[in-house]
Amino acid sequence: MYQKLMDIYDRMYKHFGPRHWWPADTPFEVVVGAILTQSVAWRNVEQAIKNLKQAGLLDLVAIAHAELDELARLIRPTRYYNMKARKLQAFCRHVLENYDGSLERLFAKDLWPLREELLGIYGIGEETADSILLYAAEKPIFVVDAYTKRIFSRLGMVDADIKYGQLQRFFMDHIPPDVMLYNEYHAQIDAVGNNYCAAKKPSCGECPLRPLCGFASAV
DNA sequence: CTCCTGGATA
DNA sequence: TATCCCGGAG
Repeated sequence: MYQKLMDIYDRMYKHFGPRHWWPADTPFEVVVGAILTQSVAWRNVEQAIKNLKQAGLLDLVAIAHAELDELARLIRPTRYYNMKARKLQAFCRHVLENYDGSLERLFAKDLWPLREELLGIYGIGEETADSILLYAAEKPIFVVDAYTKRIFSRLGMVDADIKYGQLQRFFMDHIPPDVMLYNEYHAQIDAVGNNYCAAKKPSCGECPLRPLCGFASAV
């Protein structure tokens, strides 16, 4: 299975090249982006982060003490801005109160205890937690998302209604825990999902995984 | 399951 | 106008 998963990886990488994920200047910016991108296109997140930066609010302590209305106004492009303002503040206050505002101290924890702690913070579910763990804390955990499930179920490798944890275990059982590899693998999956493997009208003709995909053959 | 509730694209 | 986008809480 390792060979097959790496064959898929190689085909994607040759097609798209390096994706340079996560697009952020600092680990804290990764966290902010991970929360803001929930169910929203990344281009909307870029505008919101720009707004926060200009307002001097792309900062853990500043967000912890900010007014929710002001936060919401700045992140408006990311939709669900009232909920996300609460989520950003919940994370920042957690780190401020328990780690003296230091992300490094939070990230010093071991992978799985840290994951459980992140999941306990309001607004952080499995995908957001794993994105923070891999792309900000640089822990070797495989990030799974809707694209991953759709692509690998269409490839015929997993069940269409597989749960998040099961799909994550599928990858981590077969691919050695390497931060750089997990980083690039998920980024490549996103590129396939974003450009070709759409839910309704997939563009199978140009997909680098077409030769391996039973779904593409049927389209 | 519903709610949350912007912006680019075609 | 319809659709989709790097989900999570209640």
